Amino acid sequence: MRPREFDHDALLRIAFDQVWRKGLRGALLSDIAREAGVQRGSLYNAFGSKEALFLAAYDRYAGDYLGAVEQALGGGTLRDSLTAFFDMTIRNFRSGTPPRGCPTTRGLMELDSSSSADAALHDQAREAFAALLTRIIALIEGAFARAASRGEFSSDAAAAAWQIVTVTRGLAVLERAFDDEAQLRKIAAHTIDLLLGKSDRAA
Amino acid sequence: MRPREFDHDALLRIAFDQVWRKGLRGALLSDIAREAGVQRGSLYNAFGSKEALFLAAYDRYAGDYLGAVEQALGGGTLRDSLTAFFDMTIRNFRSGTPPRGCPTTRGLMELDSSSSADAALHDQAREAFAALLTRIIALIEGAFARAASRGEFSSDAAAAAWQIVTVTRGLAVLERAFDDEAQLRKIAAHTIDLLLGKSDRAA
DNA sequence: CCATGTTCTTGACGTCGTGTCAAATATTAT
DNA sequence: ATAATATTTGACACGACGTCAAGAACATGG
Repeated sequence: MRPREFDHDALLRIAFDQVWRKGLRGALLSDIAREAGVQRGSLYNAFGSKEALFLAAYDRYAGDYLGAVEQALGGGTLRDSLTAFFDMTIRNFRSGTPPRGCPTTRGLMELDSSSSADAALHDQAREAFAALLTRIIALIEGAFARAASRGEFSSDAAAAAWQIVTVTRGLAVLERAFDDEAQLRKIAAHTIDLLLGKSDRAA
Repeated sequence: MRPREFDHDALLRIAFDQVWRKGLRGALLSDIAREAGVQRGSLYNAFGSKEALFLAAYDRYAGDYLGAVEQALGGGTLRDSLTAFFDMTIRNFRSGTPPRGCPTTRGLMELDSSSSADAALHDQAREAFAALLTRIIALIEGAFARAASRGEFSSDAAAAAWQIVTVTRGLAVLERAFDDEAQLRKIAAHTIDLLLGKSDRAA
C-alpha cells in the first residue's frame, strides 16, 4: 500500500480552476499534472480518465456553490433573497480575469454523447449538472413557499422557481455573448419585478 | 484557375450538421471531408482553418434562423406571436435524434480565448453569435412596440425583449440538463403570462 | 490548337494531447 | 526481513489538427 504523493483535494481545485478558465476542451491534463507536480499517469491511476477527474472536481465546486445559494436565500424579505441570489450568481459568472462564466452552464453545453468514450460517465456528468440545478430550484421554491406563508407572495412557487433558474442560465449565456454586467443586472431586476410586482419595490 | 470540385454551399451544410450534432470539439474535419468527398487539405485551402469553416457554416444557419423568427413573430396578437416564437425555438432545440440543442448557445459556451489560436477569429465568432441575439431582440422588441401601439401592451418593450431572449437561452441550457420538452413549454408559457398577464389568455 | 499561369487537390509530414502499459518504487502487513 | 499491494514513472501508440511541396485541372492568350 504505497500512499499517494499528492494532495487529492488540492488536485481537484487545480483541475477545476483549469476547466473553469479554459473549458473542458482547453483544460490540459499535462498542465494540471505539471501544476500539481505529478505525472499524467498518476492522474489516470487515481481517477481513471480525464472526464472522471473533472467530474470529481465539479462535485467539489457544486457543493460550494449550493452553500452559497443557501446563504444568499437565507434571510430577509423574498425580494431581498432573490436580489442576493442573482447578485451572487452574477458575481460568480464575472469572477476572474477575464471573467470565467458559469461552469455548470458551460459544462452542460459541452456535453455530447458522441465525443465521450464512456456513455455511463457522460450520463453521470449530466446527472451532476442537473442535480445542482434541481437542488437550486428546490431552494428557491422553498424561499417562495416561505414568503407565501408570510403573505408576501401568492402565485405558483414552483413555476416561479423554474422561471428564476431559467433566467440565471440565460444570464450565463448572455454573459458570454455581450460581456456587459450592467445588462445582466438589469435583466435580473426585471425578472424580480415581473415575479413580485414592481409596486412593492424598496424605496 | 482551376474550379472547386465540391459544392461550397453543400459543404457548409454538412459542416454545420456535424457541429450541431457533435459540438465544436466533436465535429471532425476528417468526417466532414469524407462526407463531402474531398480531402481535408481542400478545406484548409478553401476556408483557412477549422474555425473559419465553422463560422461560415454558422452564418448560413443564422440567416435561416432569423428568417424563421421573423415569420413566427409575423402575424396575430402579441400573445400569438410570442407563443409561435417560443414554439419555433423549442422545436429547433428538439429537432434531430437525439435532440441537437441550440447551436448558438452551445457555440457561445464553447468559446474560450485561450484555446483559439487566432484571437481575431475568436472575436469574430463571438460577434456572430451576439449579432444573431441582438437581431432577435430587435425583432421581439418591434413586436412589443407594435402591440403597444395597438394598446395590447403598456410596459417597457426593450426590457420585455431582453427577458424573452434570456429565457430562450435558459431553455437551451435546461434542454441539455433535463431532456423534458413539456417542462420547457411550461416555462415558456409562464414567461408569456408574466409579461402579458394571465388574464387575457385565450380561452 | 497549344503554351502558360493560376488555382485547386492530393498525400505525406510534424505536432500535440490523450490513454495505456510494463517496469520501478515505496509503503504496510506478516 | 520479506512478501504483497498500490503508486509512480517514462515510453509507446493513436487520433486529429495544420502545413507543405508536388501534381492536376482549367482559363487565357498566343
